[in-house]
Amino acid sequence: MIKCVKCEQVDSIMKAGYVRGKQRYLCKTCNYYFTLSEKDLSSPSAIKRKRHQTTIIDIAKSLGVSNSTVSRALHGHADINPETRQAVLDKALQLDYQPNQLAYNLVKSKTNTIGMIVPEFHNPFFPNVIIGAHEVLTRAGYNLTIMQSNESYQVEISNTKAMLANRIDGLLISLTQETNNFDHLSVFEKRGIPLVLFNRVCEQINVPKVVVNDFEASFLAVEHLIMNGYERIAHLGGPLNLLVSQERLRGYRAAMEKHGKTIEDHMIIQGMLTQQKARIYGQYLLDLAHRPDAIFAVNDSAAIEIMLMAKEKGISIPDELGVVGFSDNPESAYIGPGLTTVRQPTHEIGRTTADWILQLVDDEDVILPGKRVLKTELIVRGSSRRCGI
Amino acid sequence: MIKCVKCEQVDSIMKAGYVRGKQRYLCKTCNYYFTLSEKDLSSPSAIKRKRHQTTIIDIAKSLGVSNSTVSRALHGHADINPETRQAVLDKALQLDYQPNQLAYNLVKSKTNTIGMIVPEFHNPFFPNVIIGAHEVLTRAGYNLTIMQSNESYQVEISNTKAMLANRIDGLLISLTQETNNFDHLSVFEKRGIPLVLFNRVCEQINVPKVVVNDFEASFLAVEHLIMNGYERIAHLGGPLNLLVSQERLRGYRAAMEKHGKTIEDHMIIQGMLTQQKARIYGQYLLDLAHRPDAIFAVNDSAAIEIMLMAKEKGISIPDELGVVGFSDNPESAYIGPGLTTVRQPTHEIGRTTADWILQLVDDEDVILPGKRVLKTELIVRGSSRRCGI
DNA sequence: AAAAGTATCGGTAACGTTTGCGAACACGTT
DNA sequence: AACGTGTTCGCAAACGTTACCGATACTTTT
Repeated sequence: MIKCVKCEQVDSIMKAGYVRGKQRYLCKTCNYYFTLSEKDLSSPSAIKRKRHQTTIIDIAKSLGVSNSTVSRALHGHADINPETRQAVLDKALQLDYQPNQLAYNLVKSKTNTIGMIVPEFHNPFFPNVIIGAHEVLTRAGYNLTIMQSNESYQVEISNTKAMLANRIDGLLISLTQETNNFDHLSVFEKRGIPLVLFNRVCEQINVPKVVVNDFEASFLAVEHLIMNGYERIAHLGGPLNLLVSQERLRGYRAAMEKHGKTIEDHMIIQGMLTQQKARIYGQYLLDLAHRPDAIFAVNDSAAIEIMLMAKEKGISIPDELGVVGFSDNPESAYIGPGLTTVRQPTHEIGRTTADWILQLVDDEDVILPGKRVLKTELIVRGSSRRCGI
Repeated sequence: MIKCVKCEQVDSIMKAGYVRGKQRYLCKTCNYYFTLSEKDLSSPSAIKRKRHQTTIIDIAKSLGVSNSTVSRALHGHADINPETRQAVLDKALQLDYQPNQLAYNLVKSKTNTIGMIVPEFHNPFFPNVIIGAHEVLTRAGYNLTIMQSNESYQVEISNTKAMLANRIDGLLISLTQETNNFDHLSVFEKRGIPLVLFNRVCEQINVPKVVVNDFEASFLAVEHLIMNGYERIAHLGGPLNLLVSQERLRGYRAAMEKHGKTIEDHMIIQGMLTQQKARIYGQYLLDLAHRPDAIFAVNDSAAIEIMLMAKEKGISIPDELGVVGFSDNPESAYIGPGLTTVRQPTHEIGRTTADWILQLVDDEDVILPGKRVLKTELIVRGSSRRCGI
């Protein structure tokens, strides 16, 4: 390689034109221009041999036809003599031709790729949604590129930028809990790139959305607790800027009000339910002078955390404390007693979302945005079934 | 009527056959054949308006500089007047310029994307590996494209083809249980595209591999059972064409032999452990005339299935039956009694694999292939701890 | 005064495909 | 012959970027 004559650096050297017929270099680190004398060069061995991929042009040349003919033959277009087509196909096989999707993408302005941005990977929820979406997209011949925003608005923005730069054909996105501004999504509208929101949706932007019946699910869950004789039901909810959290809170309130239960504000806690937070909130609730006799948590990990704490404190479940979670994580079925929870149709969410984006991508006609509401299912287990009632 | 596109004559036009279903005309004066394009006929209104994305050229034009200058300015290259650079940056913002990664990819033959192919999504294992890999790759400025082979050799092949066509910079892959031929992987070597195998690796191909100490883990797991007084230990293993399965079987055998336990062949079952299969095998084992007093299963789902069946049959765990699983799924901690299992460092597997591919991608120098063996941890819970011993 | 260095910019060939339009024939029919 | 019709193929222009190879006009050093 070429070393800077001053700082001996190798990496930061760039060519900087010619001066009187001699190559001139610039070292970016010490900002020094220099040219090399004859003796400095002259090491012809270490030329980086770039691997050549066989292209359409190679096939064309070796067959003595034009590359347009090759292209059409490979794609089964009309206007090609069957013999020629066969010859091209044979030669392609022989030369181990692999089409360059990049060039294709560039000329067609299409990538056959759908992007997906999810806020986190720790709960099984999003991986399961991915399974469903992946299934549909793969069957339709689309690739799926997944990015993770890590619950950060900034990361979400940079993710959407990357998706845009990569010219994905459509985007599936579930927002972070921080996302309150939606300009980075409007860009997709402006560009005519289809967009489907799922799970973590918002009202401020007019695109297709796929959600579950959060309000109804919460309502039924809380009503179920009430039917089992619980009176003082606490709610451990998600961040209130998420629509899902609002809906679930609404459901909680509605059920409580319908059955004439008093809602005590200090028994409603909203926030990001990390494991640590769940423990803190649980501690608070269970140590309350007049503690709740049931807790409706907005995800299963939090609910399970509560159950574990209750056990530590010697509070019996479900007799002294009823617990209901949300999502039906695998562990919820196996903990003792089993955790009553709201099962979400994760695979179906993925499939529905993917189906929708495919319609938008394929059809040029604008399909009216709307909202698909999928049904959840209340899975009743031991944690909320009072034997004495 | 119809004008010749060359000489603008009207009278001397005559029809001259059809080309691809379109009327062909001949101008007799200038002896020129031509057809009419869509835009010549038909109203100019109904033209499908293709959205124009602002490009580097737009910026260059509106600033009166060359596009190479714009390119350099945008990339913070040297050799640009600060004022010019600022002007370019401003204009880019004003015109809402978004770089076209596709064109970049084409000219650089690089996509800044790492591909990952996993056999399944149903166990939390691979999603967790993805989390780790995703973290490392994102930090390094790479995208991650995920495909799923669905345990099918054919799908795996088509996946690798798609990855190749999309010119990913590197591939992370965990093989399907069907994969016995590795030609589709050799292609990557030939192309000089880095490849790292993880978890489901093979010996037939000489590339970096990331695995866990399967042999040792199995050995310790079985030894743990023996130490707890179990004598007749059955093994529920994976498909034997997977190296992991072989290794785990080896570990099982070694531990049994070391402690002088007789290995009964009919107590070793190898195969794909779907839930259904696990039930069938479990049924068989538990109904055996002289049934095993412990079972070492190669994944947690199967182990848990066994535990459930034992409960149904009234076989007490761990007194009458010890159970050990593999992977430490979330539910394993919560089932009663807790399932003793081998925890795999899933995130670390992902991180290690990603780190390795990044090295291979960035450095031109060939790094010798090798094998990284990560440590597992035996998590002892109630399912294998005999109180009476 | 010649030579060398500095600072900024432009022209243009790639990268590998697709595709619209027309050329070049080869027929059959008046 | 002249004309109508069909078949098969080639040319060349995109697609948007990058980077090599310069040019030009100063300033500084030898």
